[in-house]
Amino acid sequence: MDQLSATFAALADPTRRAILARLTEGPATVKELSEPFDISGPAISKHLRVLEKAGLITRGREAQWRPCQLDATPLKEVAVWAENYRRFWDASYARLDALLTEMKETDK
Amino acid sequence: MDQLSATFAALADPTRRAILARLTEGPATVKELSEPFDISGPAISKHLRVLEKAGLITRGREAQWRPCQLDATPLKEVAVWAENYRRFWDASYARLDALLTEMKETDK
DNA sequence: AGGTTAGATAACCAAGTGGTTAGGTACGAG
DNA sequence: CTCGTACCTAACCACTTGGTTATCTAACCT
Repeated sequence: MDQLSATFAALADPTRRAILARLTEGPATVKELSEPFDISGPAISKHLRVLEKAGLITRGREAQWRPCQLDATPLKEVAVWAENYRRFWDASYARLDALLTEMKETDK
Repeated sequence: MDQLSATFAALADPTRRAILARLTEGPATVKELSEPFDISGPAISKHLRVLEKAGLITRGREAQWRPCQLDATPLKEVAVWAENYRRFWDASYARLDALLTEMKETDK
């Protein structure tokens, strides 16, 4: 699986997106991350492994804790990818796009 | 499944992203869309249904053809979502963010 | 009417996902 | 040393996914 696919797949789960949102407030332990959810520890562990494989989090070791930290680098790729479609949802960008195309035509 | 999750799930497959890329050049029939890929017609049909349920394409009817058209609206949501994490990958944005936080502090 | 083409549906299969419970490891505290 | 806490792995389950082949409908063209 390529990087971008792994990132999108990781983001497709609301629990994982909520974990990322929580991590924007700073590092957290697995226990802290699992608190808002009504699911078992192993389930959280699996989500964290998916996020780690996608490069969205990094994990350290401090005694018996495994603190998780956000790594937003793959999200930049997501933003860049989505931006390529901006002209298809943004009307003003579409007009600019048409203008540039027209200018290129008259150049020839 | 919520809208954003459906969109991310749809984008997690490279074949589906390639289909979207093709549709940026204009509408296409199912046959045309399937040409670049080495998979069966029904497989493409399934991909198109996923894209349709995610609201990323719309489909018309013209005689025996079912032309597909891009609808990038859900991609705007993706871009907006990702932008919320910009400060975690963009160093200059992070500095601006820190500055604003500092100003807010001194305000109190 | 008969044949061809575009496309969808159905049934199936292997692999993956999101969850569980049970049990194991590593560390700190008493 | 023993106990509790934090976390992981393993095994299992139901469901989904991405693919297949076979079969069907709908429209066009002789």
